[in-house]
Amino acid sequence: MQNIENMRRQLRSIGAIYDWNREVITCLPDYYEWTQWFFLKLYQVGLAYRGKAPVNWCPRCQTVLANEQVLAGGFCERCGTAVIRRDLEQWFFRITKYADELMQHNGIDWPERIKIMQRNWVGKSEGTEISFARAQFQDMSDAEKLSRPSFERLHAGVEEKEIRVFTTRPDTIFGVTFMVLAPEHPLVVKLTSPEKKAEVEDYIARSRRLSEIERQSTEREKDGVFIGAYAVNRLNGESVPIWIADYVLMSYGTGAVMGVPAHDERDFAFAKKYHLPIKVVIAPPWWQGEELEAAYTEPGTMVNSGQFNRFPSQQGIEAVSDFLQKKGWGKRAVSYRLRDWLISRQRYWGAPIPIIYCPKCGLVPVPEQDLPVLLPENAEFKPTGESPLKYCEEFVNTTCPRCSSPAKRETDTMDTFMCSSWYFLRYASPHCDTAPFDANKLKYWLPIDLYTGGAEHAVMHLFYARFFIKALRDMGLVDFGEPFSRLFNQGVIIVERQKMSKSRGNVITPDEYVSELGADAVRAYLMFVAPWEQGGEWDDSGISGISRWLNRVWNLMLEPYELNPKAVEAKLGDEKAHRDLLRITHQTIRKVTNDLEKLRFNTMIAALMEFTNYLAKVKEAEVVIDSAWRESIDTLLLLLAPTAPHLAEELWQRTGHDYSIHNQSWPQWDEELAKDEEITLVIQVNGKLRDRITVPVSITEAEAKKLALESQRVKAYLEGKELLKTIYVPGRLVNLVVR
RNA sequence: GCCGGGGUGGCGGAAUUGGCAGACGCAGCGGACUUAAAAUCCGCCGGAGUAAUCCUUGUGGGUUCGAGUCCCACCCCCGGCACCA
Repeated sequence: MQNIENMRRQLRSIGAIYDWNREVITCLPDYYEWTQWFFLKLYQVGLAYRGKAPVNWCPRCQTVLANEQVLAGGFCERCGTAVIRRDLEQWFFRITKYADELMQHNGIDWPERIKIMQRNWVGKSEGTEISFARAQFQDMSDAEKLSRPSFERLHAGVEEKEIRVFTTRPDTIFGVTFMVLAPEHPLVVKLTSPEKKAEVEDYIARSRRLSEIERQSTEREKDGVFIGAYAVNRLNGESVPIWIADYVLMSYGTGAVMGVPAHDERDFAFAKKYHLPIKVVIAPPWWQGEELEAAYTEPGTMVNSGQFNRFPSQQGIEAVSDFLQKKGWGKRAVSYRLRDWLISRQRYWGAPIPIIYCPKCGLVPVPEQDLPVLLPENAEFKPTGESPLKYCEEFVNTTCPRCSSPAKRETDTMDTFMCSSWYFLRYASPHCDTAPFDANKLKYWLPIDLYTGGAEHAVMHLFYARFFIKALRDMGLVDFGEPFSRLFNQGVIIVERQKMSKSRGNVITPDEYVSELGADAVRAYLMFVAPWEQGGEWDDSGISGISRWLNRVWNLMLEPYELNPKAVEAKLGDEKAHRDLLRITHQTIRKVTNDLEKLRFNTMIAALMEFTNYLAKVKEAEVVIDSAWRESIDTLLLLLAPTAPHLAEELWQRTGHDYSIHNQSWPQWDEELAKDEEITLVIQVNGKLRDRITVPVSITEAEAKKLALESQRVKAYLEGKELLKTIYVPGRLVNLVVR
């Protein structure tokens, strides 16, 4: 709560404007009650389920983590400790049900790279699932084969008569010379021959001991063990040995692959190591029948493939799949890299999962009217490796809502990303106490027009929130499927080669800068140093420039403007000064408005600085009448208000206006007034700049060319040359091509 | 390895998307004011050259009247994914 207070103070100190009435605090019961309510809704429609799976466990945080929260190389997102794999019974959200939709970003304006990251994270690949017969079951009838359950059922009721693999390259099936199962594959135990049993068990034990980082390292040499059994490639009747190897992942596809060493790099390395045959079935364009030095993974022409010889790979993939499908030996299938979202946490912080375990009724959801399930105040934090809730008797012990017999509460809490998956809905009606949100208010406010946040949330918060909203939409709770219509990533500030962040403790607080130079200077400097989406190394050396600029603005407005009487006499007939001032004012409004909409704050401020410098010259010249002057400085203040709200407000009042500048409407520009009267026309000879001339915008092509040829500087370059061509770009240049 | 995004003065960065490279600012240099300093103001500020002029957007090629911008090859930096069959 102190953190929150400190953040509030800092946000206020830099002049950030929020409607504090709408503040929500996700760790308080009046919020997490509704997080739990959503959990129950997801449970009701089967999107929340409890299951046993190998999960990521952080030994330091003493909790499990979702895949998205494990950093590259297998480190905990919060504390950086290497995670390990554990088989645990945990709660999941069925995010995979939305895999296809999460890859689409229809009708939303998001940075391309975020969309790509999300698509890659889902990792859809279309291929074919192929059944290999076990050697002694190859006589199975077609009818029997067709009735086989698909691979979802494979893991539950182990089938011994076949081995299913997933491949994106069915065109290489005649090149299969071995099979590889993941060590955890349920068939391994059943298939292993008695004489290989010890060796196989030893290998399984060894791969279990490996940390996830070691196991997933691509550097490591692939190894494996022959299990003493064979599988039959139904297309050519060949028997191939079955191996286990930990480069095959149980969690992807069917947990088994066909080994095609000639056309897969991993299989190639494996075959070389264990002297397994390498059979070329896709001919590279240059191929003369020689042995391959490395796996050929590109498309080619099918050879040694029976009836499919001479098919190009692409066609072969289709033809082989069709054939397998017709025979009942396989079917087209889609695999995703994405796994279900593991939401259980063994931390105290987080909303308790509202589930009760009753010895009679089994798993019972907490009835809605009993929410919230409160976190106990008196939980003890012990280094036991288990949630503190587990030892909190008064929390754990309860009665079954159905049969009233003594029962136990679930002690896992929810991933905090669950809280952040819907907080923006709560903003629409933050005090609603009968529902998570008021549906009418939601209609008005949502979806969010512009969401800014860091790119590091691409496959975490931003991904979860999209899933969450889609699930709510399908339950009829909201009428839109995308939470954030436009997404903008602000850059990350780097300090001492590390990202500035709370967890790294290298945060440079705005406080000292604010007290020294003022909030406006700090804000403006952050906007000015770099493109907003870029971030960069923190460097305060340029902040003085901003400070000086704001001081110039101050002096410009407060030192009285006086029209020089002599200048009036001499120049009042000179309307040009006024037209110029008006034009530049309107050009500045246009530039600042457009930049602001695109969140290009750095160039917006550059434009404001240029305008300030120009106004200083105007003031020096003392030739424009007072009303024109006033109008221009008012415009500058209005344009400056979002950047330097305090200064703009102060000057607004000191220049005789009423409170508040922040309630004024944004200045509009007039395209006519913003039009240039004169332009600089560039004159090139053979594409090289030779002269510039100032001409009226209305100049015709003929006039421009005439002026170009008359230029003294240009004439020297045309001497004795033949003019071949003249290029005229209106408003830009004349290019004389000579030889 | 694969997929993104980049490489522009001493520095942060501009450049209407193929048309004046270096806007705006920092740092630096020179000057004014001042007893002096700070602050402020004025001027200069990519490189070479006395100059005219030439060179210059990671490197090398190409397309074009014209390339920082488009195409091909390569080098380097950052981010993401990584035994995903």
